[in-house]
Amino acid sequence: MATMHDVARLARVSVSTVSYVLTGARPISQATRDKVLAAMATLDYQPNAMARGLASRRSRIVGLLMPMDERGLGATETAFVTGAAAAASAAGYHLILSPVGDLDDLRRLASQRMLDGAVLMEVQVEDERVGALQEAGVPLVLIGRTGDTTGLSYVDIDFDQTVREAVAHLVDLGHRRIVYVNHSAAAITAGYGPAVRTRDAFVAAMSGHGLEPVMIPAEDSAAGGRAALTAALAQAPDLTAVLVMNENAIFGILGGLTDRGLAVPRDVSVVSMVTSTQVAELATPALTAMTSPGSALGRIAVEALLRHVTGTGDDNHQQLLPCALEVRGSTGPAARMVAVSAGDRDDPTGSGPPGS
Amino acid sequence: MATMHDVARLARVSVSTVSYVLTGARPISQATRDKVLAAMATLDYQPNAMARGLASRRSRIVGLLMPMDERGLGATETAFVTGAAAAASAAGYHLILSPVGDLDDLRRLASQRMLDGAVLMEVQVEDERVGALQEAGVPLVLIGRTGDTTGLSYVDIDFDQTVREAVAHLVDLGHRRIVYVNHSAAAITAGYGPAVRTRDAFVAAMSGHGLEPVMIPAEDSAAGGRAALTAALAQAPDLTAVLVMNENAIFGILGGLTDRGLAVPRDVSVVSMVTSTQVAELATPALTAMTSPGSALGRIAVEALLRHVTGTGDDNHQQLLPCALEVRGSTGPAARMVAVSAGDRDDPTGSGPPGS
DNA sequence: ACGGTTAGTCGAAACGCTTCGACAACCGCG
DNA sequence: CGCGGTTGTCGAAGCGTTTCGACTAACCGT
Repeated sequence: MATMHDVARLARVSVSTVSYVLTGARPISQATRDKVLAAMATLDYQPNAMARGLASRRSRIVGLLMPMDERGLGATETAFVTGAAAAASAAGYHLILSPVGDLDDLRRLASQRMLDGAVLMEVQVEDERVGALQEAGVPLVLIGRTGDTTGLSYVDIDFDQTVREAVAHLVDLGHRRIVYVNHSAAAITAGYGPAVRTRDAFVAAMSGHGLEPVMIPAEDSAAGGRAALTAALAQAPDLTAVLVMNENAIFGILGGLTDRGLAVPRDVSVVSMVTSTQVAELATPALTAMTSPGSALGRIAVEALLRHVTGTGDDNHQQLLPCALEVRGSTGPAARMVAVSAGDRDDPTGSGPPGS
Repeated sequence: MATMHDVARLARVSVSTVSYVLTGARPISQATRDKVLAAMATLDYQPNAMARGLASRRSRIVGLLMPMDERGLGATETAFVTGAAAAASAAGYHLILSPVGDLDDLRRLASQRMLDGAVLMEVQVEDERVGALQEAGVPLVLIGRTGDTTGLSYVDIDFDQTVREAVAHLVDLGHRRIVYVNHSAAAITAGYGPAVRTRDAFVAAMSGHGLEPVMIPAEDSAAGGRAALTAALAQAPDLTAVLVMNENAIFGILGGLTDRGLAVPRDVSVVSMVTSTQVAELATPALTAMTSPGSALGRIAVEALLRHVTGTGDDNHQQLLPCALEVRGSTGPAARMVAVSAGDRDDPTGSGPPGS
């Protein structure tokens, strides 16, 4: 546990000089710098994070605030985390993942000056955490968006573009009767961003193709997926494709299809939205999916945050990233419908290649 | 940003008195305490974590070191985390989840005195992180076990007990030909604890019932599961039950069974080991599973760690927790075999209730 | 040769807390 | 009544950095 003092003595310079070598806050001659670095090396010196934090009023810690419910982190969320961690580490910052459920806990973290800034995951449309942190004067970047984003920095998935691509993929395959299985009705009325935005995007995309948009909400569980499938078949018996925005429900949907003797993708094509490769390949057949740019999202969020913190650059970073279409085994040409609406392949457009 | 000084002045006491009120390190009269608390309240005082850490040489931060691979955190691992976070928060500590992949990064965290202690997840049999942290003098508790656990504190799943219960459940249902699908061969030869321990436990449990243990390794993917099923059927065509220790492979196995026209649980029963409720219910039918005591594991680990850190109590906490059997739809009486070995139900024992 | 920069270094004062030694006031006990 | 022992409080000395002002020595253009 060598201190700066020890280094200074060994290098025969003053403590402040050692500090300047470390921080680069003032110019230091090459000769001195070398002496100091050598001393550090021989003493195996590591700066004390607490002392540094106290003196500089900067903890060099940024928090990634994730509500951890019992459901666990999907591979998607994990990708946020790894991306964020890599970006922080590269900048010499520590990333602490705080599973704050408790708002007070969060407030404590913030006002104890332990966090230089924070990235918020799973942002709700009305998110009290945003206010709490702003009040505490903690720089903030969101992954996701609140309802009113004025003055806020965020990175989010470009749901509009993503849904458009997914629909285009199905339409290209000849599907006309496409059902969208969303999150729960409760989530939608609560204004949960991804649910609302994809709904709107779906309606827009389908309308753009001259098709009728059918949306079914589903609870986040296999059972919810089964129920949704039943509802979907009731509402659109002639459906040939399902677009699913619900990683849990999708397994129920697949199970339900099998039970009904409907094969994927022969009878029904399935596309999963905002899904990780890992999950997509769990299913049989592997799911055609829109893969979320998870780690990029995390990285970009932290980079933007650090720019806030250090005062470098824009205080207002707002960016959307699309998911990439990855075609696997769960989508194929529309078949069931051929008998019903043979010869109506009249829309060969709309299959723009994935942006980036 | 009121400081202790401000509080002291407002309460007309000395700074040290305020500190004692906060830490309880020395007795303070009720009258004084009240004055101080009142002052804190009116000033909305929050102690500065850095200053406190510097002066006391204790950061009040413990790390939960989790290797975050691209696979993401299962619900099981997430339960560790939430359990640990709750325990830490209850003790007034912060839990920082560090996705350290990098050993150097870990070493840095440790020697910068930023961590009072650490809980290691996903411990390998030979885990260099253990040595690195011990060297840095950071108190340590493992979730999982290294090969040599002398002098180490750990909490782990009681694989022996868990496998015994799972096997007993199947045997009770009349199954005689049970195949165990483990992690990959590579994981086993690498000595990955859960893989090795469950293998041994399985052999012991089957032998105890006078049955032949058949084990098949499987890659951690749906495809790996399919391959394993093929191998299993080749090696034991008359199998009536599969015990699976591989959350990813199990979906492949289920798919493979369906493809072969084998129904679960009519033809083949399936038990998933060390699985979370969430995942178990994703499958159709929902999986009978040994549910891991995830959040308890996390909680106990942190509690033990904090005892190390504060010097209270045993420096050497070693504890095993069993998984609980949760019967769902994927297991049923042995049927296929009835024709082959009718009337050999000779072992009605071994179905002890979960030890909890 | 001269004031004015600038590069390089130092000493000392923070930063906001904990903790130690000291001390006064009070306790019960012989 | 005097004694050791608590109890409650205070002041001051750190904890290991950063950062500011000051100082020296070289360097600039003139």
